Amino acid sequence: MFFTTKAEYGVRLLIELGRQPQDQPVSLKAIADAEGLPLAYLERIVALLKRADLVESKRGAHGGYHLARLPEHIAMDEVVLALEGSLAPMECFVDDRNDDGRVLCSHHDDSGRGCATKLLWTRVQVGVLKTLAHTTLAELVDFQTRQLHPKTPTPA
Amino acid sequence: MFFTTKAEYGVRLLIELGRQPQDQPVSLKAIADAEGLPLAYLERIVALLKRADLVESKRGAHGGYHLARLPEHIAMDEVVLALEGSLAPMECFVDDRNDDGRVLCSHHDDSGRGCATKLLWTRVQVGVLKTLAHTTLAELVDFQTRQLHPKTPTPA
DNA sequence: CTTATACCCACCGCGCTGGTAGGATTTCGC
DNA sequence: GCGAAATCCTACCAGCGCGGTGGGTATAAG
Repeated sequence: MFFTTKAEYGVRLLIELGRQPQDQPVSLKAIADAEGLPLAYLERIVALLKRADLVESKRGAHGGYHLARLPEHIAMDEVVLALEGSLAPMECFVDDRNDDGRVLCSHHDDSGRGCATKLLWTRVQVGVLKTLAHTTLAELVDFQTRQLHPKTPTPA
Repeated sequence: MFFTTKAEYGVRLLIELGRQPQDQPVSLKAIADAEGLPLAYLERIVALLKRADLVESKRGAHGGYHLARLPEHIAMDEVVLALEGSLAPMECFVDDRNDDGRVLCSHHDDSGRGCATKLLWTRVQVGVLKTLAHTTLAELVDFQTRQLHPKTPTPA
């Protein structure tokens, strides 16, 4: 299994926020009900998103969460990275994180012995990060909206 | 973590086989010693590779394993699939395997609710499979050989 | 002051991963 | 034929991370 439910639930949470008007906050309870997810667990997940400056919160009654930016400017690499902690394809890839979320193999002084697989895992990791980076939240919101109301056929 | 050590050890095992002359079998003991891996665990891993027709075995004294094909004709998608069982990015992707190793989301009748993430995970999965399919064992063997003997600089 | 919410932390069962143990079976060299 | 070297098979086990729960505090609206 690639990703845990943290990523799944977190992305669904963001989609839910993206479908709402941005001016007033949405409570976690509302999201949990709408998506059928456990509220207490969502709390911990949304905390990750907040720490990564992807959502903002308003406390107290009638409080809740809203996106920190427009859905068009939220790319999935940032989201998944925030939720999963890192995207290391293998144990030996230690969290020596670069600017683009890439993570490196710690066996660099092994003279290659024992880590010739490095080439393979690195290729996979970079591929995944690219795929994620090219998918925005706006796209996913749009995708779901079209699935629920299939009136307007996909415009290319 | 993307992949488990099964994939790591399995690929290293195949690389080790690819570095040897193909005419006589190599014992697991030799591979375990060369790579510093637990022999008993390797046994279970090589069984997966054999079941997938990636290696062939010869029993008895002076027996061992050898590749079932040339390294150029062993692509990593087949290898990782054999070792990890499947490449589902998320729980809901059930093992309804296609010819190309793709796996589908089981939430197809959810009217989209709860699985708008399907688009995202499918993109990632297809990307990973493509990356793996485009990497052959021969490439990895070559990579390791060049790391150990950096005389011949990379041609191109 | 009450209520609705965000926020925080400690706990817990389960399954899977990585690894071990022991034995059965096949084949080569002598 | 005997023993050694190897594949093969099955059961077992500890540790850990995931998914989930509970309880409690702080904050803001009415």
